[in-house]
Amino acid sequence: MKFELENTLFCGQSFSWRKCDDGNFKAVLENKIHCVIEGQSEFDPFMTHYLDNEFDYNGTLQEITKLDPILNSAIKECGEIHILNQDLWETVIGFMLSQNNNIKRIEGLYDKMSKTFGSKIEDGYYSFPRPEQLKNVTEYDLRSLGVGFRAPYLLDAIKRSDDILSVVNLSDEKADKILQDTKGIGPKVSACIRLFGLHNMEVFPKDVWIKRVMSTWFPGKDEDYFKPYQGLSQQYLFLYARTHGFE
DNA sequence: GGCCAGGCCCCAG
DNA sequence: CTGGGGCATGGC
Repeated sequence: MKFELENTLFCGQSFSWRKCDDGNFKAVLENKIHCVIEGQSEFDPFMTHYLDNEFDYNGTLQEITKLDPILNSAIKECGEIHILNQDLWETVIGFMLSQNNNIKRIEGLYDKMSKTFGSKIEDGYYSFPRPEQLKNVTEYDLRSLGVGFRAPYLLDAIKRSDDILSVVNLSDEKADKILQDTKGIGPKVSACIRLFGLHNMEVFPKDVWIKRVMSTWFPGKDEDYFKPYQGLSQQYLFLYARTHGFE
């Protein structure tokens, strides 16, 4: 199966990437501009790990294909997509911004936060701000960017950033609790952070799309049906439902 | 121009 | 513990 770079970067797990007019995909990660393009097969060490290219997706997807016919269709249509190894802090804030929001606007807010509080790499490219860079930010500053009712949530996350970043060393259950102790992080946002920021591949985030997917395509079933491939299954169903629609 | 968006908080029962 | 209103903002 062929790796689908664009589907991987734009399937809703990351808010860092932009498609440029020349067809390249660009993002600022680790204070560096990264540029990749569809069809590319060689990546530098950072991107190789970021794209999770060391994992055997081919074998895993063959297993999932056998699990269920709808997943089989989703995998056929979407191709080989990977779960990224993203920075935890960027994932935390990204998915806090995501609640009751749409992806276009999440990306816009993500860019505004980078431009306003991050470090300039070169013209038009800014790193996403680290917790230290957000230390003195006020609720007014955040509301001015357009984050709306999420402003106090972000402030709480900034205040608790040390605890939040410490969850990399904790068990899944403890990580989930500490994340949800933050204002504005509930079950779904925590699940997204754990899947996309901690690479907990057995988490199954349930947003409005996945709830629709479950009630229409998998009535009576729950996430255990997809064991032990909950994370990947969820991402295929999310992308498939959004692009293909419900029939 | 109203509906909706990768939900969560808060408060009633 | 479960259900539903309210929430800022702007894309469509």
